[in-house]
Amino acid sequence: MTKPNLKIGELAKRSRVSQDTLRFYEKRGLLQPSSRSPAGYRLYDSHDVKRIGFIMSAKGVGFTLNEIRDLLALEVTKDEKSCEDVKRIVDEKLVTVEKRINEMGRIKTSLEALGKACCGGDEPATHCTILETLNAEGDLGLIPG
Amino acid sequence: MTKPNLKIGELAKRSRVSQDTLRFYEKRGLLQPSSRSPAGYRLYDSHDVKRIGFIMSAKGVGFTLNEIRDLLALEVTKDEKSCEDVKRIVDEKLVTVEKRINEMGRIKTSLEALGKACCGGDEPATHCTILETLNAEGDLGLIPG
DNA sequence: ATTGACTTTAGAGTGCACTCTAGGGTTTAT
DNA sequence: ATAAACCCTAGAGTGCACTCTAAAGTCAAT
Repeated sequence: MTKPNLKIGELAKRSRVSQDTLRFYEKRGLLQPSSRSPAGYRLYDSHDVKRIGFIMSAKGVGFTLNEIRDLLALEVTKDEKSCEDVKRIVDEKLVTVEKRINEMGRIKTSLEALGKACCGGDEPATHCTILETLNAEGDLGLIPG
Repeated sequence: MTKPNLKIGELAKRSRVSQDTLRFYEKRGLLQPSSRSPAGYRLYDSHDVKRIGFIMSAKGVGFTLNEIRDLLALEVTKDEKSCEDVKRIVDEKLVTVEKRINEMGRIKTSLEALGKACCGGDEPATHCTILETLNAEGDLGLIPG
């Protein structure tokens, strides 16, 4: 976007991502440096910095690199019917994100219950298992029988 | 807990986990069959079934097998000072779970914003990128520069 | 008795996401 | 001019979580 003045080491420091990882993301199609120096050094700009921010954030919530690449690829086409594609993929991702949020909420509740059951009371806990508190929450999609 | 009457194939069907995976979890210390038949067949009981339920659930929210093994190991010791250990580990996990929930909430908001910005208006979107909507949300822990 | 569906083991192979190594070129400071 | 600090590539190695293969034993039914 602005001046492509960051060499890979500088970008690595700013984004807290190793140089190896940056080159690896490039191979996987997630992050192309905006240009190269005469000597062949990768040169990055502020747009690239943002891109890494997105990658880290998406990785943090469980998207794979392939998924992230697809998500990022949504930006290139403009004005056409690409918006429908974007919307479809976004909606799909929304569903998985919502599912994960719900599941994590359940785990969170269970962990809290376990913490309380464990040491909250005056008496020592005789049944201090995460299995019991967690499975008390409904049964996780197992086939009964 | 009850009768150990499930062979590995039956357990695999009930829990929707492959036999290979069950044996793999056994190797990693996550799931020991409660007994073996005279011929050496693994025999599982209802307790083992619950254990798999926990494993799947924990995996689903991003715990590694090692973490899950540690979580499950918390159940064996009872009545001692083990409750303190349990509480400590549980609290640690709670922090990571809460972090993930927050991060996912941010991603969710961004995805929703992207969906709306894309196709909601009458005019075709000229800037239909997830980067723009996501990065509008505060800057992801990057070192400025 | 033999077929077929089950089970066992050890070990190899897969896909993901890095991480490291080797061998070389470039840039900057002294 | 040369050393230190940076960059390049290709390719090997790592850890995780499976997944598959091969060779063999077991069990139920015909």
